[in-house]
Amino acid sequence: MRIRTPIDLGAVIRDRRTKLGLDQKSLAAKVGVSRQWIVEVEKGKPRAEIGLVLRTVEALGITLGSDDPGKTKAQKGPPPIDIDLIVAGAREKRK
Amino acid sequence: MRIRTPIDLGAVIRDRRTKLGLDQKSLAAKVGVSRQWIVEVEKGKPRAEIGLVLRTVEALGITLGSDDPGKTKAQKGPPPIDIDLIVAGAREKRK
DNA sequence: GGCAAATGTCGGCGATCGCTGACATTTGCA
DNA sequence: TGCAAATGTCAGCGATCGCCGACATTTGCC
Repeated sequence: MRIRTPIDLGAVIRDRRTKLGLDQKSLAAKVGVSRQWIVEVEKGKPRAEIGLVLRTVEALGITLGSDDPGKTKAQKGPPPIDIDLIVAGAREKRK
Repeated sequence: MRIRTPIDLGAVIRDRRTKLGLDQKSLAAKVGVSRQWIVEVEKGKPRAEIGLVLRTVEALGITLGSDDPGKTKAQKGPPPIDIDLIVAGAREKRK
């Protein structure tokens, strides 16, 4: 799945956790975080620490990959939408 | 590239930024963060906020994907290395 | 060599982190 | 239905966030 936002990430983590038959408590123990943290992240917390997130992803056996456009293949229409515009407003409502 | 740690992530971001001919200042402006933050993240800061990181990745046109093992293809040996062990020690030296 | 841009680093600030511990609420099974 | 596990939520705490502003250091070009 393509990950663009913390919400996407939370969904991926939750999906994988349930598919593995893990409850929040055991995942938290495995990763080394509190259960509350798992709850927040699965809800899409945007200010979670990247390090803990990556540990969680790793603990679930999820492979996270980055594809540079142009490295894998040369696309012709590179930027699909106006990033600057999105970002401009996004800054505030971090919620 | 496969991303496992904040260091990997920093490398991906820096590589892509330079390949695009952007300096830290303009990337920071594009994403809506301070230049110092870019510096830290490119060095692999483990406690950076996931939301800002995803915005940065997006601004650089990097596609971040998650591959569930079993979704793409059925592997036989699921977890390659001992995650618990790694995590155990990692917790402390977050640095 | 010498200048200017780009990059790295510092201290201090308000805001928010993730944690503990406890208490609702929801879910699943007997 | 009723109980227990799983999940969601709250308040309070020390630690750290990301930002600003200024100052080294490095890099690239004349």
